[in-house]
Amino acid sequence: MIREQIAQWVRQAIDAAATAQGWEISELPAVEVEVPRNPEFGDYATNAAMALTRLLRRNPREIAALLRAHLPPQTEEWMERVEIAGAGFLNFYLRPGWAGKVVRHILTEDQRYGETQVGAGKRALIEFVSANPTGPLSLGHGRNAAVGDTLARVLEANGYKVEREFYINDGENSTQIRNFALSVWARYRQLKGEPAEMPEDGYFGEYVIDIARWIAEHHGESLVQDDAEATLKRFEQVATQLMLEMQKQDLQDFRVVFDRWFSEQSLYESSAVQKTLEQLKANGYAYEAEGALWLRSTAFGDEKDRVLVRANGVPTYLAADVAYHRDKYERGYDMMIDLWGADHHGYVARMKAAMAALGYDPSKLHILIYQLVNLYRGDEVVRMSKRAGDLITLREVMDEIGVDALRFFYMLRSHDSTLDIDLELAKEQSEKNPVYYVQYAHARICSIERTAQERGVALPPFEEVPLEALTHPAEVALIKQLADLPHEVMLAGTQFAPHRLTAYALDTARAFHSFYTECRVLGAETEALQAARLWLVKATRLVLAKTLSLLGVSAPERME
RNA sequence: GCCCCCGUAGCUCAAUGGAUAGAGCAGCGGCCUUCUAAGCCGUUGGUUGUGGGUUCGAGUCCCGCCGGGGGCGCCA
Repeated sequence: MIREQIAQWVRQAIDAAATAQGWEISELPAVEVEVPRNPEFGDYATNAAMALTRLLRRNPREIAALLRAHLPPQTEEWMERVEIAGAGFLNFYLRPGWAGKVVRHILTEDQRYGETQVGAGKRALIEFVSANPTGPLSLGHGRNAAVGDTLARVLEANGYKVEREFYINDGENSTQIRNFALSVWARYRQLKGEPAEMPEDGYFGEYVIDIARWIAEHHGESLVQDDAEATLKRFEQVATQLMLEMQKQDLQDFRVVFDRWFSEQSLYESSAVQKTLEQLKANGYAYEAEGALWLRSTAFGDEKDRVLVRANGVPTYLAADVAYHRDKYERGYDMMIDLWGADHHGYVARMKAAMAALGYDPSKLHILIYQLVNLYRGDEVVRMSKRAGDLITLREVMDEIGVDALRFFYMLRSHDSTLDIDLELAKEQSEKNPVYYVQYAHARICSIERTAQERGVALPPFEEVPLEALTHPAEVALIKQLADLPHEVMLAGTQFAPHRLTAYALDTARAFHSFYTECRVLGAETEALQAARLWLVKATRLVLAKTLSLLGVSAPERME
């Protein structure tokens, strides 16, 4: 919050100085306020003067001096002094007592503390997971779910109205769905002792046999028709429905709830696919060649043109997906996000090209690519089963290490880095395990508050408590950390970097543990200090609980 | 061959183009009569893969190499 305040003052100073000096600033440079590595350089610093050098062609230190002279008067309420240093930094030195103001602000905001307004009044759509209904969700889908849901929560905290959507790949002419249905049917017949061959590109996972068995138990022979195609259709419907229900359950248990389940098949039934293809033709970006219908995606930078309708007349996945995204654009969101696995990255250019071909602004569509997840047990890689197709499922890992640990581990790295998860570490109850480290800080706070209550410690309202008494270095360091939450939430949202929150949570927990060791809360030197620290502890709890809730991780009141 | 991600301490990773590149783990040495030791404090550890370039300033941006991973279908 202080950061944003300073940034605002600096922007005002730039305006004021520009008016006084007759500067013409076409585009205001982004004002960056940072905490200098070296405390000698103040509590906060900005490079605004340096950023203006290129524009104004003047010595940055001169600019810095002018900016300092034009800082609004309120600055003095917070700042002891503002210095010009180095190449043209403005260094801000806070007045003693600022820390108390921060704590008071947090307590006033209460559970809303950390939220921002950067997305206020805007609607965002995030489409994620969108797995094929041909099997259980994998460990990779779990990463998608964790990143997508956390990003959704973060965007909500930034004021966006967010909708979470799952695109069901249930197109009935999908090759993969057909192979899946053929596989289930083959397994079913094998269970009956009939000779049946699995298809070449079939699904050989163990779970397919489970599905066949389930069908035998629940439907008996009732799905088998005289006509083979009709039988296949019945198996397809039952099996994909079963997988979809399983995926929904897994996601729900993983604390991911979607607002909408969008069916690919519905795009055919509403003739949205047809209309989309016609519009592409009308716009001159779809043409026939070699018996197929092609998207002229090269017109928008793609490497080659892409097939929309195969020579056999069946539309490709792309055709439906373009129709789907057209539907999204027509719904009028301010921002749309897709979260795709690394194996789909080649698809980005053609989707953006398709949107441009339809006349939409491709920059509203943000396609995030996440990288692979490797699973370890200690030093050993957990391999997939020898039987092709048996992936490690989200369910298995979630059941083994728990939702809290798994969600936290998923968010430990940027989505565009490959991620290693060590099951042993995730289950370990020690300082090595980052989840427990953070949760323990929260539990410790709750323990202090419980003890205070048991002992009947009187705690006046925070308005009446001298929070300015919080001046111990450990207290100040903690408060500075707490002050950063809104900034972190903003960055996590605007940079699509929700993993920043785990780092922030760890830093906050560290600052608290350090404070805990150095400063006694109950039984502090004076009653006033004890009260101030109790309020600081509460502010810390609010911040940790908020951060964890954005991550979808629980904040336990005790860990014993 | 083309595209994407990655390359920073022994290991796993941070660092919106800013000041002396930081954490955790591992290693070493300390701290529990007290509100939870699932904690804290100290300490060792670096030619940011490599060669150029851009500029007041590059781990960060651009180009070329090297290495690791992934992807390049009228599959999804």
